Amino acid sequence: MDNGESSTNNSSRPWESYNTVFTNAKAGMEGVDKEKVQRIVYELSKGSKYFQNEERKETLMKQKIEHMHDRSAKLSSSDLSNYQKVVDRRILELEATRDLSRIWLHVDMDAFYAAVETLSNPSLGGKPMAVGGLSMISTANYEARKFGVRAAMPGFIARKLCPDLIFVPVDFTKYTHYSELARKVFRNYDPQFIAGSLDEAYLDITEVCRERGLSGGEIAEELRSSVYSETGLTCSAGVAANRLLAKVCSDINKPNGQFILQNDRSTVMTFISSLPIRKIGGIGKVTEHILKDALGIKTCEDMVQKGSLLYALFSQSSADFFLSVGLGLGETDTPQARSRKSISCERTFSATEDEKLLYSKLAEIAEMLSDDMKKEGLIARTLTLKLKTATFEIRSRAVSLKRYTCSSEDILKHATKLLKAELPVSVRLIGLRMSQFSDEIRHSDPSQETITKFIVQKDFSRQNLDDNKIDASKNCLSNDESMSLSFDTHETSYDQLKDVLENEEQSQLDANKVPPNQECTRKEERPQVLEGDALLIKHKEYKPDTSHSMNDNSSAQNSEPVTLFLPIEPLFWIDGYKCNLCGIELPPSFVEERQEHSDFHLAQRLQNEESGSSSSTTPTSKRRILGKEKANSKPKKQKQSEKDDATCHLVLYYPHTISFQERTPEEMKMALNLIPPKLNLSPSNSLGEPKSLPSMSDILTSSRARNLDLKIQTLGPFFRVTGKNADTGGEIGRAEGVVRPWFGQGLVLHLDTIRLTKETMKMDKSVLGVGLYVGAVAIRHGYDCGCRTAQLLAIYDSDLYHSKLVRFYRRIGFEEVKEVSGSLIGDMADMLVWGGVGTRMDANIHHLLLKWSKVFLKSNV
DNA sequence: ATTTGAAGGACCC
DNA sequence: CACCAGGGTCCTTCATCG
Repeated sequence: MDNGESSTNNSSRPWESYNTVFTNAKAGMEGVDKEKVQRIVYELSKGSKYFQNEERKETLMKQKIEHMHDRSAKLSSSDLSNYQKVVDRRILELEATRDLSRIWLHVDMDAFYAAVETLSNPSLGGKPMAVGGLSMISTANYEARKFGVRAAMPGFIARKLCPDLIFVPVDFTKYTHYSELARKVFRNYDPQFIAGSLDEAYLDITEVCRERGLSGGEIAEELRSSVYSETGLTCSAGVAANRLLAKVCSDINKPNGQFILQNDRSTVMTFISSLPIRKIGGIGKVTEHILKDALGIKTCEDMVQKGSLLYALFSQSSADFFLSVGLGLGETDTPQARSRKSISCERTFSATEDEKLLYSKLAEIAEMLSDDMKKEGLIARTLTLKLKTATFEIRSRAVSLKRYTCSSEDILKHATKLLKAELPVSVRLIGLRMSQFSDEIRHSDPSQETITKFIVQKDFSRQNLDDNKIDASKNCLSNDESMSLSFDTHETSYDQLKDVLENEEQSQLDANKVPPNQECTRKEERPQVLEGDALLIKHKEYKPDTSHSMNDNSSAQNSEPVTLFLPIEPLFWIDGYKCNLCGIELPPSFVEERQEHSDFHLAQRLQNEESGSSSSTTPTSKRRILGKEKANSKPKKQKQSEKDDATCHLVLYYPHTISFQERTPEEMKMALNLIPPKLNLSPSNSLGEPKSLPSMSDILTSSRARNLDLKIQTLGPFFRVTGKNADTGGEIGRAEGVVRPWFGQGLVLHLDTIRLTKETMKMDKSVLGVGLYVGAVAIRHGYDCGCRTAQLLAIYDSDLYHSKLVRFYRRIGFEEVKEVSGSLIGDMADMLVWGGVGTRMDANIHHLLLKWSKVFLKSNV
């Protein structure tokens, strides 16, 4: 709040309090009549919508500063001393990472765009000139800067400041060309240099310096003159131990100069001590003000002095950043080349409320964006609409699509929906952005057939496969193709099935949709689709789970499910009530108890089998160490649950129970033909492991060989798998569950019950055999629904039984996720859903199927 | 408890 | 006369749940 003198005479000289970016002294601004500039900028700005918005932002910032100030004032001295301990520890840790062995050079072309324009039109030389339009200037040459003209200044203001200013439109192809020339030079010094933008780069010149026995300064000189001779353009350079410092240094003797900061801790600290924080990349106007006005931090050195405040008031990562700045630390390694994360297109126009006009603008932008994506060969699944209202308020609205796309139709369709929801509104800018690119396309490795490519080729019968760039018009996945529901062709890909599903949904939407250029008459809102069927439709894009690729080897190796499920001495009840294995007596009416008992033997068997092989995966060891050091004292308590039938609760959530729809194995098979036969979803297909997963028909065929009659029924998201004795028709096992979205994981297969009836005992196959088949059908069903994960609850009944059960499921391929103990509030939901306490366990469906593939594929024979 | 998506901002050139 | 871009990245916060 120490605004000092300027705030006192606000009324007489109001422009002084109007802080624009142009006020900041940057290179080339020496000798500028700053007050005059500021006054002109103010005069031209005041009262405008833009200005009002700036004022609004200003007050917001003031509030933020005040809030921060208050918070800092409230800190007790014991708080501060605690945070000081954190700071001290952090300083030691950060200091330990200090690496003074590298020499980084930051090059920055001088007034790049302007310089290039002058190069291609020498008559511009010596005259004030700006690249950009009347609305916005990208770069001004140094002659123009003398007038106070600078980048990011609107053209009309610049013209006021410098009436003779020459405007040159931007021409990126030209700049790209010269940029490339300069980069060729950079490559000679560091083949892996990091391109910051067209006009700047970071070079690790450690090796060159060493090899040629030259200092950083000498290399910088040479590089700059080399750039000049290759391009005719001047540049400035900064040399320092890390990139952050190098960047600061390159600005010091701009233009056409350089500054070298010795790789020596005390030199660095001296340099940093007086450095205004604003010079640091990443600290902009807002942060500067907050730090300065609320905390009194002006120089980088202050960051260390007031470290405890920083850690008390900012997030860990921010505080870490600030502190490391204060210590003069920065990145010293060369990171992996980063690929772009989004692509966007936006246009400003005179604000309008005209919906028809807005829709047509939107269509243009969608088209442009689509074209750009096609040029780049990108497909993405998150679409963000950006609006700037007439009052300069920025809004963004995003949707994640079910499929990757780059087609303008898809983009426009969804963008229109987003825009429609905002109307009526007066808008001056519309932008569209696509993000969440498909990995398959992005790190496209021509030698590897990726799923996306597969689909792309399949859908549109491509010819030039070796073309790395995806040709737009044909290759892009479109949701709009009118697909018929023909299941007759084997060519139909799984994704096309989803197309069909989506189109069903889409056509519903379309019924509600009002064509952009028509009067909006139909106002009825789309009903929230929460019914089960919608859940099935709304599954995510289907792609290999790369995040688990690590597990693949292990799961492939220790997959001997065959032995696991081979019948060993089956359990049965002597005389109907006595266990043949241990002699315990349980009357036939004790169904549950008998079930548990047989499970017990099962688990025991497994334990014996397992005794040799140690389980290689310890789920908890994968935990990432997070900053939070909350001791999760989770009482692993029992508390017998009131064994509710979980299904009842679920029915409460989905009350539209009518009747189960029967799906015969034949129908299942038919659906399965939709899956491309060769499509291998395994992330590690390099290994010579089974190439295909057991299909539903594999499982069914295999089960029939075992005299098992399997059936799956579905009702919306619910499913029930029943296994019957093919001869007697008696039910011997069933699995029930639901396919539903789970937070952050798309759809999951929720396995509710797996129950084997006493009929099982009379079969000559082991309990496990039946259980496996019933389970496999359920898992496969989940797979077909697009689930990636299966979840179940290993019910807690008794210590012994529970641990065996957990071990059993783990052996199959499930991993413990959490304990549902009933002692935490959060467990209520789980208990309701699962109907008890126990251990929640998850499994990757793909891995399960992969693991089981041998069993079913073999027994097919 | 963990992860994700959405919205909004700050910042850079 | 009025007129303040467009392409990105990264961060934080919040919601959420059957």
